[in-house]
Amino acid sequence: MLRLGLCCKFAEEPIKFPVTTALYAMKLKPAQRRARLAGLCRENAAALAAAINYCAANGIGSFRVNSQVLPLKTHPRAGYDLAALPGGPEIIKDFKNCGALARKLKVRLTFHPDQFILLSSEKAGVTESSIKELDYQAQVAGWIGADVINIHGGGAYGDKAAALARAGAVLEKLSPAVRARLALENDDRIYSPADLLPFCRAHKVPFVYDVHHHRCLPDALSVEEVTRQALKTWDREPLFHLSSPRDGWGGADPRPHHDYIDPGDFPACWRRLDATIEVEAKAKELAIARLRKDLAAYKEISCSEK
DNA sequence: AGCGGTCAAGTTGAT
DNA sequence: ATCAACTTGACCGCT
Repeated sequence: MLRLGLCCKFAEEPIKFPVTTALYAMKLKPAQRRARLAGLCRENAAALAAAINYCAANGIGSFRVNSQVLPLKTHPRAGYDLAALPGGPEIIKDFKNCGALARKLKVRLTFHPDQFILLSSEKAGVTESSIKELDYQAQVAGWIGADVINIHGGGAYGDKAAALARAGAVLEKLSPAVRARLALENDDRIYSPADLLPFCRAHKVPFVYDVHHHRCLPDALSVEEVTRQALKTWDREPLFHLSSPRDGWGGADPRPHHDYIDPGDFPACWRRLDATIEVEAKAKELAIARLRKDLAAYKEISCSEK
């Protein structure tokens, strides 16, 4: 079965994951600040439960949890330990209940730490804060049962092989909670599937295939070939990404995402996969609903042709 | 309620 | 030098 996944937020459905800024948080007195952060965490747990319910009720098979689900969790100055915030243990229970709900409703949960999270950095400080962030996301992933934490290869720093070697060394030092969930995705500027697949095979890291990025940054491999190789890197349900270019393939820059998915961008060889396809489209749940309809129509066409 | 300025973090390539 | 792109514009303080 193909599973379509929603990323982080909703276009129309009134489910919000509130955050705050570090400057504002630091302006508050400590007690106020702790209360504020705890309130935000609690609201995020409630929003996550609502998101899981919405997905299950609307045929959406997975949901990507945003990196700020515990706002400012690893910020150098505003960061905190959730268990030590007022009502913290209760909030942790709320997240564990999200995990039970997701299991019951069979909604897969994933994480995608943002661009600052780098295993290949030349700077020890960047690596250190990246690991801190990964540890935090893995902790929440444990509570809610998320099985993937997906990141990019990072920069090239003038030498991709050396950069990947640094990433490989850092991999060895990651906590089991992070290591068991970590996956690597091809990006649209630096690391193509051909760059990452050998690394993923060598280090037993699942490869998240983003076909849009691959089309923006092609290599010698075809979509079919990368699909085949990517599937083999997974010991659980594979995870792929799909989007369409905002201004079309003839536009100045194919990288920005469209509101919706052009069904022509959906690889034919993905049709019958047992996999999760995260839909990176700005119209969010509306884009998934339309894509599901379009794919069903395509299927009818291909069946009637036979 | 609406609006403008602002917001933790890295790296790259286009302009 | 600045900016946009990257999974996501949202938040805060002022009017």
